[in-house]
Amino acid sequence: MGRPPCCDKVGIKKGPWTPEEDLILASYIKDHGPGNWRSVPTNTGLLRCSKSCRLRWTNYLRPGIKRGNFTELEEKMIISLQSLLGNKWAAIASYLPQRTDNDIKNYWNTHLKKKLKKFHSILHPHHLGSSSSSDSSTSFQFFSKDYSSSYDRIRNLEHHHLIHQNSALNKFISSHRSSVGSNTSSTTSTISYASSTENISRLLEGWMKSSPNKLNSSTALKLKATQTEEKVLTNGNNNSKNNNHNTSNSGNNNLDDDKLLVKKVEVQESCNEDDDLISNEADYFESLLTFDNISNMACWEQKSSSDSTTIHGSTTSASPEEPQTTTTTAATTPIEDRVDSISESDRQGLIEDDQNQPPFSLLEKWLLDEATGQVLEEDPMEISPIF
DNA sequence: AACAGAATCAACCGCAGAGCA
DNA sequence: TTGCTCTGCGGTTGATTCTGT
Repeated sequence: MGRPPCCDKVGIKKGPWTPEEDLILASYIKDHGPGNWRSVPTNTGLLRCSKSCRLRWTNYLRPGIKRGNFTELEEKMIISLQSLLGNKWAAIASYLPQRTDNDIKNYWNTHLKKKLKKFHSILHPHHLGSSSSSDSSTSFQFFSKDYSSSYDRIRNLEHHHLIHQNSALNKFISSHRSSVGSNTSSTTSTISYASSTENISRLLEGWMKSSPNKLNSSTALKLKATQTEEKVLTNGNNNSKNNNHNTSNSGNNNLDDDKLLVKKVEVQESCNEDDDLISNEADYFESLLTFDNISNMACWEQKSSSDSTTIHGSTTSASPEEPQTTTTTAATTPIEDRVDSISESDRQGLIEDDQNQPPFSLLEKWLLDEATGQVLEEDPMEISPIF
């Protein structure tokens, strides 16, 4: 026998929510705040289970939710964060405050996986036969494989990379959460009821603005799930404070980054001939995403495969779980140990070694771009006043 | 216009973990 | 320490909408 359903009451309604139900739920939460979902159906008279109420609030009625029309920046973020965190949709959603985990998950499954898969098929046409037998995770495996390959490199160079990432990401988060005043009236492609839920959501925004505590309890639940990831980032920042030689060498790090970027351009140029075959198709994707670095990876992959060399002696699995595993490994290792374990000479060696590595991954590039303010300037996200 | 297949996305299900007595 | 309750998360489903023929 299986586990009894959470909503074993007779008469529990399922299926789409009606505007009336939304109003009841929204007005109740307006008065009582989100939480204590178990009591919501009882107190409201809604013939819905507590989970359904919570889901409806979290994904649709909660003020500040932006629906549809994912921007290029958001796509980049989702792809990058998915590579870094795996299918931790709640964690990913915490970096996109206007998006729900469900929305991101759906967007990934319906759009981004296909895009990556198509892009993979363009970059690796010889893999089409083998990939045909695999499932929809192929695209991710391709991406995660490349990412995992570069991840060891990131770990070894994180005394300047991770710190850079942390500061950039934290800056991004803080800048967006402190953003005030932008209207969240996003244009929704979905008419009919979607717009009515948006209206309900907007109705609640005024209340939410005047009830920061209630809002915080709502968002805190969301952010709580990502404390682990953020702690990793925070540790990196703390580490940068605790290791003066790292932060004080920021100039050197910049030089290192410059070297790497120069190398990246060199590799890219060296691959231009090979890129000709795919450039037209790649242009299409570049209109959606900045995939030049992935293309570079492909070039590097060809290059490295001919050399039959292994990155830092590491072989990485292409399983979807792998990025999480490697991430966890890096995250659970005390960052002091990791940084201190890199001597100055080793670091120089790593930097030299890095010049034989593939160029920056998408995430690295994004973070570097963001660090220079390019991303925010080119596509500032609309953030609800509540954040 | 009608149909079929594909795409989308809201909602459900079941598991895991936190919190509490 | 244990067992229970509640909440959150991620995978999946299925109804609806879209697109091509």
